[in-house]
Amino acid sequence: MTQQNRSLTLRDVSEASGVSEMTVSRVLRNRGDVSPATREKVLSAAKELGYVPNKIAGALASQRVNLVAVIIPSLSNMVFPEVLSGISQVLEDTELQPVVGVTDYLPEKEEKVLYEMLSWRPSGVIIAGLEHTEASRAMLNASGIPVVEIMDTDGEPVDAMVGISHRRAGREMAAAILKAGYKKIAFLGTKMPLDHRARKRFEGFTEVLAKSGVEVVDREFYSGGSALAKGREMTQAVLERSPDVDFIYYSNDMIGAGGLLYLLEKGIDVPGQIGLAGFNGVELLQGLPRQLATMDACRREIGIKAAEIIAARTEGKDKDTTVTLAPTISFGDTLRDA
Amino acid sequence: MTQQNRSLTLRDVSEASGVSEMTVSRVLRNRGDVSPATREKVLSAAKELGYVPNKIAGALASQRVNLVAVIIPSLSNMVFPEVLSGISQVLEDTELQPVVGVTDYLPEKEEKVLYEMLSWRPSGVIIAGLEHTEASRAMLNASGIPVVEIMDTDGEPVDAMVGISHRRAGREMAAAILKAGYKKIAFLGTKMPLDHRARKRFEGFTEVLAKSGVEVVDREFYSGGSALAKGREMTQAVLERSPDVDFIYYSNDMIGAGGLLYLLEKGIDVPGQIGLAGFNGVELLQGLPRQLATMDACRREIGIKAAEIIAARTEGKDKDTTVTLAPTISFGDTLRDA
DNA sequence: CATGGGAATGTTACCGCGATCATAAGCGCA
DNA sequence: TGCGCTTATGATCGCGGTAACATTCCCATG
Repeated sequence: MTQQNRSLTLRDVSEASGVSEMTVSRVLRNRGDVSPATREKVLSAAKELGYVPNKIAGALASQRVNLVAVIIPSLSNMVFPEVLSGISQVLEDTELQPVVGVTDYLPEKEEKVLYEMLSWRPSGVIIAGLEHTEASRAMLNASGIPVVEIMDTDGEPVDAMVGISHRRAGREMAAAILKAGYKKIAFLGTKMPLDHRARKRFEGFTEVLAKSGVEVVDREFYSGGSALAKGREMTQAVLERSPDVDFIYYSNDMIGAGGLLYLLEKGIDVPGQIGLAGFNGVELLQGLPRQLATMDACRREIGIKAAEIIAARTEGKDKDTTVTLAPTISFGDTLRDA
Repeated sequence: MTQQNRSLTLRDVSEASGVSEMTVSRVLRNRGDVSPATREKVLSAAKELGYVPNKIAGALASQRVNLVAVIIPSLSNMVFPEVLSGISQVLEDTELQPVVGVTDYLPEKEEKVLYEMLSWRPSGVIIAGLEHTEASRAMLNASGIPVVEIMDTDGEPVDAMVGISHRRAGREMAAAILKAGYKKIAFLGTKMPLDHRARKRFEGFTEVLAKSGVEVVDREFYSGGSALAKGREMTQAVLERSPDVDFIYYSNDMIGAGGLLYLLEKGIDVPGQIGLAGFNGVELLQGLPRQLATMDACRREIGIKAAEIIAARTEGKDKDTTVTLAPTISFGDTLRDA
């Protein structure tokens, strides 16, 4: 309770309760046989002193660290917090604890963050994406701990992977759009050469269009700023440049929502004159005047599966090494369901 | 590079480079005098092996942990990620590293998370809010490390605090609304008895209204679900129940945005017939058809100041112990600027 | 009544690193 | 040539715990 400089150790509790440090350690960890009487003594002494065990020392001695490194590009769009929430939910039933590192979509920063996290010798790593620097890959390999790469399954994992195929997501959306009869299709996205998943969606998208002899008639990319506002601006720009566009595919729901709001204001018939689709299935969409067509990225599910793999592996059990989730398209009100 | 079971130690690098462990340690930490030749040898050996230092051991030996515990209620609204980003920005120029724990607005979980984090013996704690369980307070006190309580300054901090006065924020908004001539005011918020900051804003708000003999004519609370959709629903409900309402104060921007969209759809004159205001100043607002009146909560700034205090204290310098930021009201298009 | 065996507790030896002090090597200068 | 001083490197110890083994004590059993 009182302010102390030298932080408390097992020895303090041991002295206060009249038993050996080892016994205190056993009580505090609920391990081994301790008589109820001693347990009681120790617990009350520990509480009295306000003792908080030192995990640093514990981890070093036991060679076990109950941490799981979670490395993601960003916290500021809704997608990763949701993945995190899935992870936390699963890990809460275990001894494990997630620790988050953010890379800002920069490979070098990812490398740095990974290095930093591995130096704490975590029990596992969950990391977004399949694209990493060579050094990062080497570290992951050398770490000797379970590694789950998440979000994306278009590529070769270091160890395990859980996600959806973004290429396929792009293809399916393209197919749905074509099937609905749209022909003049524009694409609006982020100016992020390093967002491999957005890139793969775009690739899958154009691939299917190409097969039908359709080409994206216009495209525009943004970076920074309010995604909602950017969606609005970019949509306006595209319409001015290419007035005959009849469909806009947005690389995420937020800019899609911006575009939708803009078109509705302009009194444009959606999805009659122009159809729209986004990507992610964010909750926010539910509050819009009209439901934006989108594709659920299974974010929570990905977090859950990834955490389950880590948890199982940590307990020695083997668990499937690749989980491919199937995103489902939701037509909403902005894409004619042919 | 190759998969190893026993993880590498200083000794491995020491053997590979033919110098003592101590010298390797010095090289890897850039500490003390080491000849360029040795340094080179050691670095290449370390790289070759793919050695990653063990911070657990390092921390134990040096009694220094470069971690700052950041304890926040939630990641899923835009407010805390923004605070985090301020913190990261500042800490990036130091040796310190933030580690985040999430409490879900539950005091017991906060206590658990705090205990867990303190057991890693971090160099400082940044924790949201001034309300904590007695045990949490005791732990913070006993920890002997700098503690900054953030977001709120209406109360007594354990150590330092950085934030805004939510009570005052509520008062100022009330004053602005009254000044603009609105009389029939409704309040829409979250059903969160544990969100003390929302509560304080509401208290300040009603306090000022009361002084002018005005009472909140209707109120409604939600929990869970899409905030945007809830704002929409609640607004509709209130209007049906109290058709003569001329102003709605929302406890956050997201539900405010939902309300705004709803009213615009209904063709209601905003801010003529009904005025609106939210709270937080989230970026999202910029993409709305009309600018919602709001109040900036200085989130990024709070993160920055808090991190600066921790950084200064860690270096032994003393830094101000209380920083009260002044939120500024932004009238937008939904509150007549009297 | 001696004995084996389990329950409760203690002792010892690290875990991997860094602080500290000791030592060795190089060098200028009288 | 030898002295003292700096620079480079090594040896030792301990951080605060835990694993593994050792010890004590007690009781049921033949």
